[in-house]
Amino acid sequence: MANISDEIEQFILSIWNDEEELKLSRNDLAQYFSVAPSQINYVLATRFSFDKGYIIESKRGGGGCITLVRISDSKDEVLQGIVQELDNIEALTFNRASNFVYRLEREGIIDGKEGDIIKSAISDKALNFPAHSANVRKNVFKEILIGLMRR
Amino acid sequence: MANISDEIEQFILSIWNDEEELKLSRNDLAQYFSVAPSQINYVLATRFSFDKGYIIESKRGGGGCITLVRISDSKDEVLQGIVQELDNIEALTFNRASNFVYRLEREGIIDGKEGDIIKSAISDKALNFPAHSANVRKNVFKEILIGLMRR
DNA sequence: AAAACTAAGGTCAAAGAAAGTCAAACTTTC
DNA sequence: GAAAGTTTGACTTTCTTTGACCTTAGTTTT
Repeated sequence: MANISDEIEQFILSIWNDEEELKLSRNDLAQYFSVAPSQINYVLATRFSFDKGYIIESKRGGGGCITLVRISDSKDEVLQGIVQELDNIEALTFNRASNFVYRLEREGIIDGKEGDIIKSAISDKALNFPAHSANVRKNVFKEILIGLMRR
Repeated sequence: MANISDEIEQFILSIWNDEEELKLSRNDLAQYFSVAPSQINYVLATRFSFDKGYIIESKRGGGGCITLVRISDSKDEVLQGIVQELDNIEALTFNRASNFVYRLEREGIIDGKEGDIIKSAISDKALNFPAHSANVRKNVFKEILIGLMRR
């Protein structure tokens, strides 16, 4: 473990107890390890990526900070499965998306109202740029799923 | 919550019971938190905006004060009001959309999970076409609202 | 009654305090 | 020696805080 990125990763893991979330100060961390602040971004991007089971949120400005969230894999197998599916395609039709939504409802991950919100969000009408919409739809749907993992 | 603006916001909410209105003294508040009086304006402008469902009234001079009013419209009025607002603008920033979502939550039209779904749907990340995204965002959000009217 | 004084609140721009991006340089690994 | 991974720094964006100056409304003085 010669490189600092690994050390920072270990440090973060060591101070992170069982809580779902961990709040970090990018500047403090960088100073603590005497590295450029942007190195913290590198560590987060490579060690705490979504694929590795984390969600990264942040706020800028005075009092800003970075929040790391652990995705608990137990209840999120379905969500992860669909996200993976989305990663394997370039575009997503409304029809196929609706099937996913139906499945989420059946599995009890969302209720009818939530399903309706999602279907509105990715409807052809909402994404009224025919050219790109199937692509945008994929991203919108994926972000919704990722957001749902936080709950 | 390291920044004072958030603390002031929480303080205001904590002293504001079920009344429709709350009267504040800008100077007293500023002194209580040891900040510049204009910071109170900042807190009000960012945390108690019209988009979030508040009206700010004030009176200057001797005995002057600031009055905060919670707008309490019916569900349909709130939704239609926002839709109308959307029709009047070409683009919608994530920030402004979040304020609308905040209001929908406060009025009990949606709950926290539903709010999160909406915010995911219209996040910059979801709409990852910088060029058109603010426009698409408006449409996505509008469709969600229209969908909500059906319930 | 007009003028001067005092006591509010308003505006706006600059400074400060975070975090983000991206590409170049450096290091390791294969 | 090329590819992959790491480190650094310059520049950007977002949000907050401060302060100098402005406006308005009562109150007192002349």
